[in-house]
Amino acid sequence: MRIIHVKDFIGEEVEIKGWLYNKRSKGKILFLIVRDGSGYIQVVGVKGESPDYIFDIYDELGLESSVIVKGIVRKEPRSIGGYELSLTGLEPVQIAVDYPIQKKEHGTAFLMEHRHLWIRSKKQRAILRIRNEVEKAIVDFFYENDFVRIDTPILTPTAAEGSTTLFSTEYFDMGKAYLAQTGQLYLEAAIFANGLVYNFGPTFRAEKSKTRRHLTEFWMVEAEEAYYDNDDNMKVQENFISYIIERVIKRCADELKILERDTNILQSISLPFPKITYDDAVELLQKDGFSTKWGEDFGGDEETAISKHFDKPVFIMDYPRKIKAFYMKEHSERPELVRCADLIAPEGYGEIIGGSQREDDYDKLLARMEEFGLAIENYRWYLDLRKYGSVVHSGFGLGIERTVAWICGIPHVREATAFPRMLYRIYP
RNA sequence: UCCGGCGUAGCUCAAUAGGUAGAGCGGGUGGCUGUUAACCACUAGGUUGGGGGUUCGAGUCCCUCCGCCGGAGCCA
Repeated sequence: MRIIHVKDFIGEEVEIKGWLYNKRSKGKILFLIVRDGSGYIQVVGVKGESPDYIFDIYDELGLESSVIVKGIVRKEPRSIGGYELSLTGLEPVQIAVDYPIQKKEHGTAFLMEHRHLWIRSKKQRAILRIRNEVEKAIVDFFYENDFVRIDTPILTPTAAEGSTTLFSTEYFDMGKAYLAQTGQLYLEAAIFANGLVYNFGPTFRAEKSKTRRHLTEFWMVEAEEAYYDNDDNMKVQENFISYIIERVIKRCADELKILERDTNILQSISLPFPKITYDDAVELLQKDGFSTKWGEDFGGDEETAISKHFDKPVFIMDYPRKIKAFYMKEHSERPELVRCADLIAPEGYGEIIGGSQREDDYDKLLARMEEFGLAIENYRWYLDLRKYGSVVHSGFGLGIERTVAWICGIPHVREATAFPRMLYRIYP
């Protein structure tokens, strides 16, 4: 019997297999809060009514001991969850002694050091369940919209985007291999077979970033669409985000409540999302008192400032080509720009999607790669795609942890994954 | 890598101006028939992150190393 189903068995004796979440005793009456992953239930023992041996082992039962309890189900408004068990039997499976995480506040350093235990807590469990729902929604959205999932490689021979620092490893006697920072280039190959494709998996950045928005290992979902220009691409993105949000609101109401998330903000997210150009964004920032100059990329503070002008995610389109990746499509009217869009989440959560139309012209792409100083011989296969049936195409990548952090309303991406990998932290 | 902050009991924190290191929680002991991070009483618990220096005297001031936190750059 799982706790979530107890409400259907009022008056009957049930058996719960779980862990001791909390306990209190008041002389001749004792309260055990037991959790089993599906919920929490209070179990009450009364001297004279419950077996005596339970009162003998009560003191031994440390928090988080694994226990199998039996009791009669009662409706009880005073109890957590509204139902309660009158204790008839208790079998300790393994007695936990001195569980490190107490029913009080702890610092993040201590909690991260005990992350393997911390994930048992209510809030952490709620976050990870929302992540589970987000991941399911992602897969469903693409399946329903005829995208084919292509699992792109994690070991790659070269840096895809050139600029960022990558983790490397020895690859037999073939020199170094790198942990993928994106599967995009491989997805571009796959659209010529399937039209619409996506991937979903871990990506790695060896950047020494130390902020609330960065992990060294994070999950990303990337989509790539043949015959879609950047406007078509943005439509997919807003439908995608909206689909995820709706799903979480519908299926994770309890979890959002545990996190004390203000769901009004999430609920008000409707289509279409506002779209501004990079030019507009610079102007907006200058009006806000930033010293941002045209041609510079935006920092975290600037993204936050822009997002505060809107109550929905906002697209910033058409950045200067100099601050964007080599594969982005040159703007047809203004060659100093590229056809791209970043999606900035509301409430200061920063960029959650980076997307663009890709350069589909062989000569322009080659010139761009040379300009970026890329080793062309590593990209022969990628250039081939512009020789054999090249088409207009676009794609985007969404960071899972940032999205989950935003939906949950938590301040740091490290809590949006079970075992975060960060600069200076790889334990546990 | 750079800038800033922090490091005191198992945990969260306090210690006026440089002058005998404390509290709450947790642990232990006892009490309590409806608790909600239960409560009450008693109790144990410390090389103040490491090293060096200034001083009659350093948790407090200085130097250095280590660890952690936040931010920048870069990005999702």
